Amino acid sequence: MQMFRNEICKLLSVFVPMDSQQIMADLETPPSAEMGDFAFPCFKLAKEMRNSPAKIAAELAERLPASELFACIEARGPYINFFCNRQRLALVTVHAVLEQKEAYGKLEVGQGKTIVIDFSAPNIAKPFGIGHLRSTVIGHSLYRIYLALGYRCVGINHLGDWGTQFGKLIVSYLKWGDDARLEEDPIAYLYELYVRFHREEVTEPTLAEEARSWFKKLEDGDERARLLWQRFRELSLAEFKRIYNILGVRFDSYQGESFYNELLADTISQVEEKGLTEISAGALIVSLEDQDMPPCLLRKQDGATLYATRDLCAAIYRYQTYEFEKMLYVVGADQTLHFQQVFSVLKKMGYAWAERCVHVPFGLIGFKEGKMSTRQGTLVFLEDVLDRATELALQIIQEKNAGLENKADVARQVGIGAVIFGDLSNDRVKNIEFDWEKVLDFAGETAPYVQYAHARICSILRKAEGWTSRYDATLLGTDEEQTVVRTLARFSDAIVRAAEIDKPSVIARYLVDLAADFNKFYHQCPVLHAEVKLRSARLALVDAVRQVLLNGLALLGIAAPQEM
RNA sequence: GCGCCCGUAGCUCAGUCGGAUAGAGUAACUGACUACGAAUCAGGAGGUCGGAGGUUCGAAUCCCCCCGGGCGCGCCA
Repeated sequence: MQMFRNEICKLLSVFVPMDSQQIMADLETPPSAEMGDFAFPCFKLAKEMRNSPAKIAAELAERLPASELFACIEARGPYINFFCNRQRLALVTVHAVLEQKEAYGKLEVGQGKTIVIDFSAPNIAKPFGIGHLRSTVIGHSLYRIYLALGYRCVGINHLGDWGTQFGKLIVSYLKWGDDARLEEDPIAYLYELYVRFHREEVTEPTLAEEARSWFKKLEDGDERARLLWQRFRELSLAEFKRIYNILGVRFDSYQGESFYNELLADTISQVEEKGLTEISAGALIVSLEDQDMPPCLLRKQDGATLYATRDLCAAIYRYQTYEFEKMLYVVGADQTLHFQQVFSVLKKMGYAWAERCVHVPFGLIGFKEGKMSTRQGTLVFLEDVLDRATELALQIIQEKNAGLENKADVARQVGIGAVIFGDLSNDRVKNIEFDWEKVLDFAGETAPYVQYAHARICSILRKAEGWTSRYDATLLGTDEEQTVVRTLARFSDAIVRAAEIDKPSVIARYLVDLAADFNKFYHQCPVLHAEVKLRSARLALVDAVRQVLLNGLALLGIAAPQEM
């Protein structure tokens, strides 16, 4: 595709008072295929060339020399429309996919640069709820997307393994704890204790005070507190890793909040030395009044640190360690202000790289029946969602493909794929209402739709052995074939765009488009029963689609079963 | 009260740093399996882009105001 764009720039730059970068930027994709593959709008030229855009377009189209890459260059209203030479486009694209295989679509724009991605970050002692899925799945996908662009990626799971909640947990455990139950199902049990704490806190206000003091003890290194904390942490982490395994998610670092304990004092004194702090009502704060923001709290009255302190410290540590080009925080939109504050303090401290820290927010998950609350115990467990989706997938396989061998594995891939895709396919900034029916709907714009297209292709390829030897992609001339080719050629564009705006949904949309294009082709054009030469060409096209669906799903962290 | 985000077809959502006739899915209806997998495809129907101004050759997109919803606003994370 880039090859065609470059050619347009070369052609136009001779006649147009713009440099090739500007031309490239203005170049757009027309709304429909009848208007060609690229369009160059002439509005901006109108003033300078003292003529109407339509006339300029007409004149330019007339004067542009013929190019073998384009079958036709013509003016339509204020646009110059470029129609790619179909044979060339098919040839170049199909070849590139089949040649590069899993590397197709990848670029090297990020060579030598590092992206740090902070995502998932569940709280120890709280179950992995459906709410954590968003951060996990978006972060993981961005990781794969940046990797595909050649960046070095560092995925950090900033575990919520420190903070006042541990005071609460310790109090609960000392009062009501049962060792056997803790071993048996640590997360569920810790969660139960956590919920109970908040229930009893209402009638027993001293509990909150006790919890605060236990957290303070923990920070001061009290051995008993320390041991309990460590146990809670280990048990929880093992459970999280089990779930990450199911989701296919990995991290390069599990350095959570507690990791920064020893560094906090140094961070605070750094901020103090720069004269940014003041004492307000007994707490140590950085005023952000000049930015019209509430102050950033670094230390409470009782001397204990806060979330912001640890985030500040972590950012500094990470820059020293990784010298990132960019650091992404994949955290809910409800924490927007928090990150603005942290970034502002970093800036005030004189760290220029604060500009490279980006909060990647996402909307919250709501429920029809009121709100979900960890404290009240009305959480939807991620694992229940995954299990039910898998179950439904298995049921459908039972109906449609009873002879399938590894049903259980495929059902997992399809069910979990559906859940992940459901979360990634829409713009992340929007709130979503959790709805079992939607989660378990496998028709239309879903992962199973994309996976199904992939499985179908695999089925065709299984039935056609030995075709790879020779094919002539220039035979792919029908509209259906061309549409598929065009979409294949656009894959890199989708990856670049997804990274530009940090939205995996771009890839998800692209995959639905590609699968839809393939399905139309599939219903319109016979592959195996086509005339020999055409058959080879179509098999090559279909194999290219298979490859790109596979590559694209991988960017989302979704499996592509060969049968389903 | 102040700040941030969202508002597009009955429902769920796309809409490429302002561009050509605003597109999908879903639900309902009609049609296609003795053609490579019907988790699919084809078809019609469905819209004052929340409302009113403004900038521009041109606005769903940018600016201002209003309405509706979500979130946040010093010792939670």
